[in-house]
Amino acid sequence: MPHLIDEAETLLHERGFKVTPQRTLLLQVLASQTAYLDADEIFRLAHSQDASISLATVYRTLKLFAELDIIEHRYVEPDHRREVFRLSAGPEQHYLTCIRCGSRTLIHADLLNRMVSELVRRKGVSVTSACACFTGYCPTCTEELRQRGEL
Amino acid sequence: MPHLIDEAETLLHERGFKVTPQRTLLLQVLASQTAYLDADEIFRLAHSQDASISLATVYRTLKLFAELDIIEHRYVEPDHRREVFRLSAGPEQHYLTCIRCGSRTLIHADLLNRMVSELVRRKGVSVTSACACFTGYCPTCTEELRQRGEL
DNA sequence: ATTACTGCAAAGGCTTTGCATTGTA
DNA sequence: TACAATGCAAAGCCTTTGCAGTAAT
Repeated sequence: MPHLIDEAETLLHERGFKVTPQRTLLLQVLASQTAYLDADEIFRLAHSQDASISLATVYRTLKLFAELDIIEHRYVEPDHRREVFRLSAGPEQHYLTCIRCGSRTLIHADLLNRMVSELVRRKGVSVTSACACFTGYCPTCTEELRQRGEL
Repeated sequence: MPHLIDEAETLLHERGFKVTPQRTLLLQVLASQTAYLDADEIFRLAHSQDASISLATVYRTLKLFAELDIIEHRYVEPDHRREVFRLSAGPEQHYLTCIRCGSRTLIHADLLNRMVSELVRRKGVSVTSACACFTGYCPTCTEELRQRGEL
């Protein structure tokens, strides 16, 4: 999505930040993926294009992008070891991680959104971001375990 | 809840683990709180009772307790910096953390449970644990910001 | 010409681990 | 008496930061 890259660069410029080759590269890397990537994955993808980029720059740039709402940053793994990032485009994605096979099942946004709406209505709060990570068994493993009577 | 402590100690014994003074102390500390505590808070509470206990033991014991389902371990802070722990008793608690005043608003379990039920029904998955951390504004801050037209 | 940005390396914060010692069963 | 559990200190992992040099505007 070159469109998102342009928008982001314009935003950087407007806010007085410089549009450096590193920032452009990181935007390209982010735009090339739809999944959430962790800092190291982003670093490696960027590094394969420009071996001089440093991990520190990746972290600093991701932090800046997050502050400017250019990217979302969340935790999706059950152990929450590392943060993951994705260009802000479309609804946030939430997953159930299978503790048997490790697969991730995408949870449709409307389920969470409905919950958030009700939360807002009932409690009078406002929600700017939601991090929901579910752990359990994916459909396949659930089915298998059920047939074996282990669930 | 001395009852829970006894149960936990029996479980340790049954599974071939030793019931040490440190483990008993940590059970007491956990039983004395209803909120989620991080490892350091637990260490400090334990340390005030027995200055010889080490942080390493706290971490090792918490890990063991979690494996035995004696405690829940989750992340509740928006930055997910540290894990928090609580005796397994009653439904998991989820919070919205206010980015203005830092307060935590408890989210009733039924809201999340309903979402999980629908998730299970729609996707055919099974859910063993859910980590939901919401970030936004608490009821008070939401109200204030609304009156100022800033929301 | 400014002043922000970068790379490097070191440090920070939380958690885990190796090892010799202690103590439960 | 065995062998698990502990305390200590060091290491691990992810992330942040100080600093001197570099480059965008």
